[in-house]
Amino acid sequence: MSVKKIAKIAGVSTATVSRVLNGSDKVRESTAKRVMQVVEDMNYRMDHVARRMKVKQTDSLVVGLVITDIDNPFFSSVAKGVEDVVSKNKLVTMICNTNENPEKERFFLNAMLSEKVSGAIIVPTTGNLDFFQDLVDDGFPMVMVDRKPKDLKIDTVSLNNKKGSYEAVKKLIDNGHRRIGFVGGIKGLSNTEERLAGYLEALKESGIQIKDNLIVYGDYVEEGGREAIQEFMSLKKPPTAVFSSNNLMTLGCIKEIYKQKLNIPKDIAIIGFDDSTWAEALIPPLTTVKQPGYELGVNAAELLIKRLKNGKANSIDVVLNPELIVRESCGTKKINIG
Amino acid sequence: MSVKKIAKIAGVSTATVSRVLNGSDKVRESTAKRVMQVVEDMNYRMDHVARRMKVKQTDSLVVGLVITDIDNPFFSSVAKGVEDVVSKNKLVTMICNTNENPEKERFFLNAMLSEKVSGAIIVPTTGNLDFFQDLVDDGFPMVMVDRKPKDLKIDTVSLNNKKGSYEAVKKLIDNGHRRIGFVGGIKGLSNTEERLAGYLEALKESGIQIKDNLIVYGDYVEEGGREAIQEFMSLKKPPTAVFSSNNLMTLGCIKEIYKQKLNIPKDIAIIGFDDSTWAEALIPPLTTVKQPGYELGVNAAELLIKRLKNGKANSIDVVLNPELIVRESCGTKKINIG
DNA sequence: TGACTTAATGTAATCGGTTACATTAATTGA
DNA sequence: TCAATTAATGTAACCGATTACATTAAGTCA
Repeated sequence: MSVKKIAKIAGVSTATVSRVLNGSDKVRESTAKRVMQVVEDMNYRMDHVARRMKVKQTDSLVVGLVITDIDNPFFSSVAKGVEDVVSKNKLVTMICNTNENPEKERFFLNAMLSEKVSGAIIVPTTGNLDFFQDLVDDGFPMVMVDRKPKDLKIDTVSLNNKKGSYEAVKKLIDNGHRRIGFVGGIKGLSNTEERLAGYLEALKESGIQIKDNLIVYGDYVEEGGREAIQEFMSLKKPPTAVFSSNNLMTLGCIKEIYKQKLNIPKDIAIIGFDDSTWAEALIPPLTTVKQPGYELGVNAAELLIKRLKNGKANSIDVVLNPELIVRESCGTKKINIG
Repeated sequence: MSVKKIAKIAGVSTATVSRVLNGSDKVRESTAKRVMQVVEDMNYRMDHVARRMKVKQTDSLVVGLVITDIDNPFFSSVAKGVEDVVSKNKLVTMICNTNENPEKERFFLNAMLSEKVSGAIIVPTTGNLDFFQDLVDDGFPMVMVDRKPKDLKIDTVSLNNKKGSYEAVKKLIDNGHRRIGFVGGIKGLSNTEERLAGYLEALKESGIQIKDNLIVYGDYVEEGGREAIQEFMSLKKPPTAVFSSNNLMTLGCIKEIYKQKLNIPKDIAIIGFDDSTWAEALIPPLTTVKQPGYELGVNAAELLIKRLKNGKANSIDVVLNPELIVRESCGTKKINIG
């Protein structure tokens, strides 16, 4: 069914049909009704794709969202936040999953551009930063979320990661720990660096010496957490507490700790990054730095939609604050451990 | 940048540019190189949207995925499965989230059709079944996943829910339980009904009388699980075991059980539906019916892609089998409880 | 070399809409 | 009632690609 056919059946011109469909121009009441009747009868559905060819100012209905791991609850809550805002604006979200692979990321972005999405929200890998900057400079609306690559003039929505990890580590120190292991994510990502920075600052502030063998990277995956604990426990002086910088690695840590028959928090205290719905169902309930994933998504989507409407302007950085949710896995205050 | 401009700059016709771009027809080596050079220099990116207007047999790069709760790990693993297969086929996935709202569902489907997605995978609500059938009859490729509405001639990929819940309940019975609470999902959905059926069959088979007050519906949300436990515990003869038919409700159950200072499995045994990455980190580790969410997604996507290539054929139902992952939350064999 | 075949390229219609401009119908006013 | 004005509708070009068909250039062979 096309406008042409509708026009023929209704006995009017394509222009009239188009006018009726868009409701803008003046059409006689009776004509409009007749056309609408045909539209209904024929079950006509407009081809937005064709429409957009002509109407350039009308953007596509689609907003892109590129994330790195849809299966990670943190990102799925980001996605939900984005989706809620986007659909509230009568748009739809096209989600792609990169698995931290820059090539997939680039492929997806190109596909989205080919498909003429109106803008994109992206959790960037480290691989395509120049490409992104070019796109934005070309006028493609884009917002980065969770990660904040340096030296880019692109809107970002991120968390104050340093503050989050600082507070977590501070808490452990306050509870008497002085050998604290740090399980980092993917090297080179802003959030990894920032979380490390918070850890270092907390230690430094308390005059605790930084030991390289207490700093381990687990690539943000569960297995990485397991390995980190194995590594820590094989030290002659293992840490008495661990700060793990994302939820999957934390889960890996906990499982490994159980496996080694160690007690939380007596043998080893733990604080994780990312609060999850199951964190309080663990025994002992897990102390976490709560990242407002949903809000990150909401903010990113709102920023993007603002950009879609207002076009260019200087780039903006939105920084949300984390919250330390204290539960029992980090132990309680005491003096002189280990 | 358009084909026209490229043609002008390269000093050839649009037809030649198109031929070079598509690599199909014969173009002189030297001409092709010259055109490609301009394409590179000008940073030209083809407008697939325009292309599709003409090339009808070439489907869009986009496959739609409509799920009901992107934030539920089960669905996000389904999404991941779909996404992996789709992107392996050099396509992209457009995900929409309905929150179980049929109106949003319909809106999204229409948007996808307008955007000319090549087909869709959907976790259907109960609200738009006729609409779906119409679409499929009109030749729109569609696969339903997780839920299997009756009387539709549409491909489905689902779980043998009845078997899953039968085995879980059977396990509880084998362990000596005779008062077993059932926490159901959303009434009217096929999976809810099937899970109930498995529960009923297991009881019947063991000659256990079915009690209506041990059957409660929690709408697949965490709060529903909490309320179910509250309701059960307020009975004069509370159940000694609970089977909860999805992960969120299970989490709610567990939290409420802890809150009431009850012991799992001594005071109350529990088996959940959906295995989650955190299930084995709970204490005691949670016995679950493992739904292969990822595989459901993979199968759905493969089925859809087959449809995209081969067109119409009789509809197919793929049924995957669940697996009971026995951990400690369901207790162990003993005789004559309660 | 020139007639004929084949390879390379160009021209213009087309997909399904929108819209500037042209045209026709209805309304107004004296 | 009829010219002038305005409202309603129609005609045709256009968006950015593809492609059937037409045309021109390059080979081939006697």
